[in-house]
Amino acid sequence: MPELPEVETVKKGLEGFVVNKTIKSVEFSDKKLRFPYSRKFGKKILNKTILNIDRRAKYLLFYLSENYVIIAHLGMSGTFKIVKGRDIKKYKISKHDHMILYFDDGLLIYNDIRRFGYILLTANCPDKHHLLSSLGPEPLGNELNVEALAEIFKGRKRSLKNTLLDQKIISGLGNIYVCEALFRSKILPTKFTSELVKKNGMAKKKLYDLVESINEVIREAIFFGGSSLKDFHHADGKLGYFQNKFKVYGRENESCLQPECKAKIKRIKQSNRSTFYCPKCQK
DNA sequence: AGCAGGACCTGAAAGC
DNA sequence: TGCTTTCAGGTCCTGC
Repeated sequence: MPELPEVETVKKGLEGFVVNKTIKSVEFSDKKLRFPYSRKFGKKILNKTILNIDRRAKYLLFYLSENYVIIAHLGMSGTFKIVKGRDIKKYKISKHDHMILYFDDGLLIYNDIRRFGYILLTANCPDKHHLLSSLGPEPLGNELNVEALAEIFKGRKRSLKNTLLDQKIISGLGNIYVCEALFRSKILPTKFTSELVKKNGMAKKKLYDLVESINEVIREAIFFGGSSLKDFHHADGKLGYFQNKFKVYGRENESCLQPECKAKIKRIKQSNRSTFYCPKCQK
């Protein structure tokens, strides 16, 4: 499910509740997530205090006392739930709850229907963890450098859509925001990646437009609290609103929203995943 | 080396 | 109505 804006929204929803709380007990379901929990996970985090929550690309990082760090990835269907007050006692563990952290005055629950997500424990610098160390720069804060991208794009034959989904090149984007960014920058998703670079290795204008569109769409999506489709909701159960702003994603056969353009949005498959685009606006 | 496709899961919706 | 197929926000792994 969650791309950068959704994970950022989850982070914001959690930090007000869990920061400075001490983990008094931990409970796991018997089902495995994508990766098994690291050894003695439950024992090691007991009585540790959550000092801070951060996000790197689509990963959530919980910094604990004594230098432990929990790395969480939500996969396609992972969600965190907060339970507090009088709801604690009447909380019934539901089918896809996989980990429950107990605090003195609340619960933090990781629920994941498809179990593509995972929760790992590491120590000290999570950036050095192999899952995070190979991530490319992310939109917004971490400068997305056009010149550096041009260098990477040079000579790449695969489609631009697939390149943008590659977390090693740019991290944090997923299927929705790649489609939306390509629409905003008027670029065809099927273009060869190298077509955004001139022969001398310099970036073409389209590459500048693309980077601007990526930053813009991610910034707006964060502002609207991410996109709520199917199972995504905030930690407090509220919904994001950005799905109402989609220009192409999920709009197959509907009219292009660009004024004056009457073309129908097309859906194609690239590497087995749906790509939505306007055949008239995007070139 | 770079890339596409399969695999990993569950459940909702569409198709027949 | 009920069975089958397709689809979903991700990414690791395999093999070409």
